[in-house]
Amino acid sequence: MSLHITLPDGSVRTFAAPITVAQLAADISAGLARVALAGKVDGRLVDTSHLIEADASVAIVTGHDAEGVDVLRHSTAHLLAHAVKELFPEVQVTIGPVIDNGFYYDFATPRPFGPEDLQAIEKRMAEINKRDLPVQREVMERDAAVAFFRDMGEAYKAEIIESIPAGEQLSLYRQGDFIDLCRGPHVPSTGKLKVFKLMRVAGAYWRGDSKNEMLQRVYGTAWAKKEDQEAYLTRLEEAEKRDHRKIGKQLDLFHLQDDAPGMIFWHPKGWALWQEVEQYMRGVYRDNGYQEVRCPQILDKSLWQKSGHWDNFSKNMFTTESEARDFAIKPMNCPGHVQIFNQGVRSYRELPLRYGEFGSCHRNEPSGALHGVMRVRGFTQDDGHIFCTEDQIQQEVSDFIVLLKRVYRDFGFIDIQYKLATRPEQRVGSDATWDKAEQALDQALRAAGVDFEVLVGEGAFYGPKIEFHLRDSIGRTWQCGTIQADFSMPGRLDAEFVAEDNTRKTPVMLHRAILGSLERFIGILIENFAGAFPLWLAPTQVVVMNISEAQGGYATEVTDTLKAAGIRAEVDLRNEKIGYKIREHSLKKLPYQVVVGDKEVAQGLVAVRDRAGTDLGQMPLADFLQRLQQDIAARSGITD
RNA sequence: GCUGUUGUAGCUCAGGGGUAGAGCAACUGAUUCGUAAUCAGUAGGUCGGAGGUUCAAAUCCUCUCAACAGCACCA
Repeated sequence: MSLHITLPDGSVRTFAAPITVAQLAADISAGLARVALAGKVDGRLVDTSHLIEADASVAIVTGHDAEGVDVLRHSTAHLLAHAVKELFPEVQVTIGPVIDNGFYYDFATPRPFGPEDLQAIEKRMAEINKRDLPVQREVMERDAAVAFFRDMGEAYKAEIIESIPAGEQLSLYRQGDFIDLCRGPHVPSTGKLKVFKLMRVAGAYWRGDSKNEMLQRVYGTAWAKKEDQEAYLTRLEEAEKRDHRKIGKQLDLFHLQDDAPGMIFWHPKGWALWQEVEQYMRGVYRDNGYQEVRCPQILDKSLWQKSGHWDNFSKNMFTTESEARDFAIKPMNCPGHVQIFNQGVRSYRELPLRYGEFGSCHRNEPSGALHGVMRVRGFTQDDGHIFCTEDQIQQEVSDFIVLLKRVYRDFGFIDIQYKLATRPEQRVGSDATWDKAEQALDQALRAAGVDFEVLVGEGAFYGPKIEFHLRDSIGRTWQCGTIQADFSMPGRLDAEFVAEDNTRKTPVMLHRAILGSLERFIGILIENFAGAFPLWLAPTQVVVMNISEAQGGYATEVTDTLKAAGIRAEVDLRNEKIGYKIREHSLKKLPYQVVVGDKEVAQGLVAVRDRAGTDLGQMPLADFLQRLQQDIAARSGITD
């Protein structure tokens, strides 16, 4: 017989007998054989020990390939489990998958791992790496595998295998004394696993269910090259520097304290930023056919029972009582908007009717969920509700998508991902209604000409939703905007309008938000810009500094002129050297710094320095002001 | 909520049974200065909170609150 193997470059090699991937690699070059981690046979990822018995296209997978790095990570997870079993034989293994940038492995341990354990485990992993143990694949029947792992005292592993259909062949991987059930493929030997680092330990529920016992999850990262790992760790450090909690403190934007967990104290500078965002969004409401409204913070419990929220979320609602009446602090704005809609008799001629609110909401989020300003208990939504007919849905959704893109662009975000979340198992409303609602959203997305992903079963209990995710300057994505079609709540809350044929009909309600929570969106802005906000958002836009006391009057005059023109300007007359003041305001990331000394006073000019440290030279104040105003009008400066 | 870690001056952190520390910030004085830190001095803390052990607790123990990481949750 003869075997023909096609390589990725199109060349064909012929062999007299079946060969393994490793042998093929060696046949190509000794260097390739050394770095081979796995093979890809007709598109299927296999071990280097895999025997190629028929003609095929084969690629040798190395650390240069993304798939090769995944194999490394997967094998490093096994290396971790191997080290843990050597150090702590009483620990049971469970699963160890690859994740972005690394892997984790969940263990059932009699006592939790601490940081010292992590160090010891990492050290043992390095030792096993040095032993360069061959990693061997074995095959076993399902039932035999269950018995095998039960005998070893690995109850979790046995349970996983039991959930696999009977009669199937399972693969196991053995390295030294360690053996684990795994689909593979894996690297040929532990010697290949050189670049890794254990990152942290944390609890994680068995099978992801909070009713189950908690396991110990060890997270790690692994790479083909040391430089790649170092670059990754540097990236993490860079992201940490942008942490909005840190920058919020540095720039004196807000704080949180024990007395009000999950609720924010906005300081003057943070509130200036907030107001800029809110006023901008108020203009968006105004210019796009929304009427701004304001509803009560506290509403009778019975209203929440009627809307269905009490059944679904009562444990997450803050409540209060007065004179034997039970109230709930509003967790969302929609029932309030329906009450406004319900005042008087509505005609079809009024639809679509759009209400917008900067709705202050409170939700009693679980303590473990709180995170800076990103996940809080008291927050404000740019929340709008559109009351319309079924026929109007698609147009409204299409218009909304256009509007949302424009808003995001003004804030400097141009990369947006779209997702359509469809009916969940737990839902209200008939299938016919859901068909209609999902179809309307689907068509609106197609009409907008955007690519979108479908998230099956992720919709809200009352309707499907489109989620809008934006990508920030360091590549992270955040879900902010949403639009949801609701055929159910208007009926529950007795909303109706008089149709053309003079019958009473129930309107459809579209729930929509562009920023989502203002708190969270501002947190995203802080991290996106690392605190160096575009001029229009900067809490302080300009600081004017005198060089010595003699120019104090002139500096104040310049500042007052800027303030009168609507610029957020401050004057710094402190008796400090100019270098000291410049350093301080640079650390505060102010967009512009103005220096005035005797020369500027004499000629009636200002000397301007921008955030990048560039000296823009002297100019008349009017020119500087014009520059500021242009810059502000351009917002984030993105045009298309 | 669950598991683990942490909580000391406004901020960043040291101290781990025996008189509470540093740097920066603040305040006072001197300096009046040209583009990222002038000098000197002063003040600042029931060591998250409550109990306990001890002659003695920031330090050891128990409970509790909060933060951090992950999990679960997210209308």
